[in-house]
Amino acid sequence: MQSYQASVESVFRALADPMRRAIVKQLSRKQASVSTVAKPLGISLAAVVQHIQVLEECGVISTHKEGRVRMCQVEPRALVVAEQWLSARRNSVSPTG
Amino acid sequence: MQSYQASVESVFRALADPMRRAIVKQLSRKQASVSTVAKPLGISLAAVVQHIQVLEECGVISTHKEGRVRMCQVEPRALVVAEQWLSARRNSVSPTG
DNA sequence: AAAACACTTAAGCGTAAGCTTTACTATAAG
DNA sequence: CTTATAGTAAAGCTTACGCTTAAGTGTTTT
Repeated sequence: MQSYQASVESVFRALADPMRRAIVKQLSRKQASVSTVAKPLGISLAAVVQHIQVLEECGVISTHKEGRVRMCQVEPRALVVAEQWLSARRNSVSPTG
Repeated sequence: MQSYQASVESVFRALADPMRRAIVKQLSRKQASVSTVAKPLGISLAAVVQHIQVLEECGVISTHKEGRVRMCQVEPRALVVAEQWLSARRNSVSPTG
């Protein structure tokens, strides 16, 4: 039940992968189990588990077990870390570059 | 003078690398030449050129030549693409996950 | 013209990332 | 108790990535 660190480094790294972005996209609509997340992705369950680990370690999602099922949900606060980095860069660009 | 495409895929991919984020950070403060960008990074000039190519192809920076010098600057619009993706995910997370 | 400068390009190298298969654990259902 | 379900863990494979070195191009400076 510990929370993981959402560093700029780890969050951008995690979201660089299209599968992981697809996972985040799905989970942002509705929390879901690992198997449910896996279905539309077309890769092995083991691969999905690995992606979910990456996303959890950087704090982009959190999970908890209900019996033998692991439920996953997006943690918006980790996304803010990346958003803030981006807006900071964007806002410090002067009109002349 | 063509503009490159800033897809979610290419922008997140580009920003996943710490060197490239450092480059964007520096350029967001002030436009600079390739050599100037290279100085604080501690890697070869050739490596920096490769990073700059990646950043330019995804539209995060633009460049133009002034004589033998290539000047680089951040393109805020490409950053917005990533910001919008993030805020879209964040905003569709319901209170219950 | 010669030298220095600012890249640019190509080749190659080592590591890391994403995936698969296989085997295993824990929970739930029959 | 047996079987099915849901996930976990480990090993190995392939490819992509970031980096270096070396050689080459175009532009200033001397």
